[in-house]
Amino acid sequence: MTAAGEPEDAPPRPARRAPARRAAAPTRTTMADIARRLGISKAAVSYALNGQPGVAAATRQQVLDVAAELGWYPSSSARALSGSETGVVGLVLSRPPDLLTIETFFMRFLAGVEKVLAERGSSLLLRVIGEHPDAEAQTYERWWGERRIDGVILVDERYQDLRLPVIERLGVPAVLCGGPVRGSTLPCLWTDHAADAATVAEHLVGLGHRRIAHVSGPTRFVHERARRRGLKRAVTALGASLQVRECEYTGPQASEVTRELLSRSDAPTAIVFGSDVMALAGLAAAAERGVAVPGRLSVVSWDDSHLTTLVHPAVTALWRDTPAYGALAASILLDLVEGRHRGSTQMTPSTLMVRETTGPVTAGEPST
Amino acid sequence: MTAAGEPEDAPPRPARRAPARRAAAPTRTTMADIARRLGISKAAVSYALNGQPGVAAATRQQVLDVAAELGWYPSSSARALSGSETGVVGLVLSRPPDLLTIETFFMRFLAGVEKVLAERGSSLLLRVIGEHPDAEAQTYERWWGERRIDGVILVDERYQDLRLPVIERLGVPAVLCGGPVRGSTLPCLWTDHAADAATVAEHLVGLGHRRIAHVSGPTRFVHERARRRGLKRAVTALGASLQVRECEYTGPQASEVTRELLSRSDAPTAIVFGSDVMALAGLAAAAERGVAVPGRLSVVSWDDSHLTTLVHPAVTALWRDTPAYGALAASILLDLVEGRHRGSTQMTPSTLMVRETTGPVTAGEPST
DNA sequence: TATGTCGGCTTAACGGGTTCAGTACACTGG
DNA sequence: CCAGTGTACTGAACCCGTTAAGCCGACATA
Repeated sequence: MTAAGEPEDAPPRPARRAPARRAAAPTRTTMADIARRLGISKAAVSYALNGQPGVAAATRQQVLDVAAELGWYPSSSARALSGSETGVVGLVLSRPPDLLTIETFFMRFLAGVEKVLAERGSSLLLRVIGEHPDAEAQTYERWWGERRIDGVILVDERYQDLRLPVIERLGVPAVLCGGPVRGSTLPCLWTDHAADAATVAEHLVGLGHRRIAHVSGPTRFVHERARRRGLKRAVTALGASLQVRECEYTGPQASEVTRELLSRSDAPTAIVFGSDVMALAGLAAAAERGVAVPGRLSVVSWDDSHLTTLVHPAVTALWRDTPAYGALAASILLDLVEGRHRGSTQMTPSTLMVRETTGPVTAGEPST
Repeated sequence: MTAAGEPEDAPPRPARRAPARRAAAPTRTTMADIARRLGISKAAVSYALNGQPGVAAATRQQVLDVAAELGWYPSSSARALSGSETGVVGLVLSRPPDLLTIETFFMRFLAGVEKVLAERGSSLLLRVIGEHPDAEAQTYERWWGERRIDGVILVDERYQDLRLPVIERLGVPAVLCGGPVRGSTLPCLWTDHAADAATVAEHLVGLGHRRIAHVSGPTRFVHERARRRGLKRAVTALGASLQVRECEYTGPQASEVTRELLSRSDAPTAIVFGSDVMALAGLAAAAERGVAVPGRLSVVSWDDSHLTTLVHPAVTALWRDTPAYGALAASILLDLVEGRHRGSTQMTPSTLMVRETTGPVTAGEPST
């Protein structure tokens, strides 16, 4: 029977297939509940709850009270469905999984991102995948397609970055930690690696070092190339020489490279490592060979973390406020989502924390 | 300007502002587009896309083709709104932010969680907050209220855990990494800390150590108490003595405690640290005092990570497959969300990785 | 032939917010 | 007294899937 049978105006629906998923699902309160309770319309409730004009102050207060009393929360799905934002920001980390476990950079970065997101009522949707930039782009495409996110934070800028064209094609609000990139309008958050390099070079050359080495991370990352280039220039300008080695961000590789460097006839008297983990591995390699630090070898890490002060001797390192970096990235993104394009932003330069692994050359110059 | 209401009774979410047009929002394709294109109804499209019966194979194929062609993705909001799951799992880390930056445990755990979630098509909603268990519970309540998540993973079990009553009241599917807890029906993922303790005790006593110390993490964490108790029992049973110190999971604190222990007349000949970070700090403290490791002091870490092999000497540590731990937690939770309650599960025991920081007592017994 | 059973597809009603176009009423000013 | 301007609030459409229920034609069975 269709509408013919003159049913009561509001016949209580007879149990429609209980979803039964959720354990003890006590139907959660909706705006309609609040409206019914106060005898007003859903729309009025909506205006009241969102601070929109069009409701009397007294009514608004009643709505807020009842909402609090009933423990109402806005359904994020319903909100998102009506075209507003989702309140979620996406971040994909594509690095070899075991690397993330030793590198604390991202944890610090995330802490900063989180702080801002929490303050501004957003959340982070996180995915950790192996190093497959195309899979990363696909993840963004999917999240965006599913309307799960308002925007994304791009980390680990690469050359010929496959993610950028996808991001631009989709029109996803995004902030790039790196850059700026030619031909892209993405807001960038960039670092002056050359300035940092100069700081390191001045410190080491000032201590008397003339043969310096740089054990860098993989040059598929833009920042590694920028650092290498900057260091080369700065060291050379100061009249010293720089030899460069490249390796992955892992301990064993850094150790091996360090051993190789130390066994050369023109072994460097100072090594600048691309990360704290690499620096520690280098220190261990030096310790194994009985090379005194900083007596015969000075060590600098191009990234600071608690690690560097956890060991003895404590490692001289370039420090930057990584949580603040993440925080800034998040706030640039949220601004963009809200329609305020901030353009490119530069991070404040790093500070060299001089600790116990750098010092003047004391042992016999041409070490055997 | 916010709503002119009471500031105390904070509305559940920040008032939203201008609609904020999306960058270059090219209206994303919906099922209706597919339906229109093929001249069939939305419902038919839905059945086709979801593998439901009721559509001819040919039609289904056409639908799939067009969907692929138009780059259609289901709107997660619309899906969630119609009662199905959200495909999102929540995880709140409430630890002092700077701790997360040095402790890699969570990163490894997350990697495992992520792996399973990705395989099963879910995502992780992450929040990192300071150590406020009540705020953590509030976050869950809010996420659940907003229908953002299908379930949560609870880490860092505490005594008198404030989160459990909230979780049970809300009926949120959850898995507890710890436990089991009396009077709770939550599925647990527990570790036999006593067995691990016995492994460590046997190793150290077997090497001849009789005065052993344990520098543990804060006992507000259930696992720390379990470890301490287990170690006490095992060491005593083997005829040795154990002195215990408690401190936060930070390097400086662990260093200080180590210094204190080493300066006692009955200084231990072996120390078991609660984490790898603490062990490294302890090693640094020993190095500063010129205490040879393992000659005069053996060191064991109750948690293994790349850190322990990054330094020289490499640290003997209890290893467990932390990513697998996270993966298991995630899969138990997803099962629960899908209606399969797995009950309590026990992790496989840890393995003691004997490295360079443990050895027989060689130097003069009653160290000065 | 009348009836029953399917397969294949349509219609429409949700779900829980947002928002536009009104409506009802009060107050102001001419 | 009436137009004019607000303010407070209502109704209903809409966002985009899911799903119960209904309809129609084809084929099988009695």
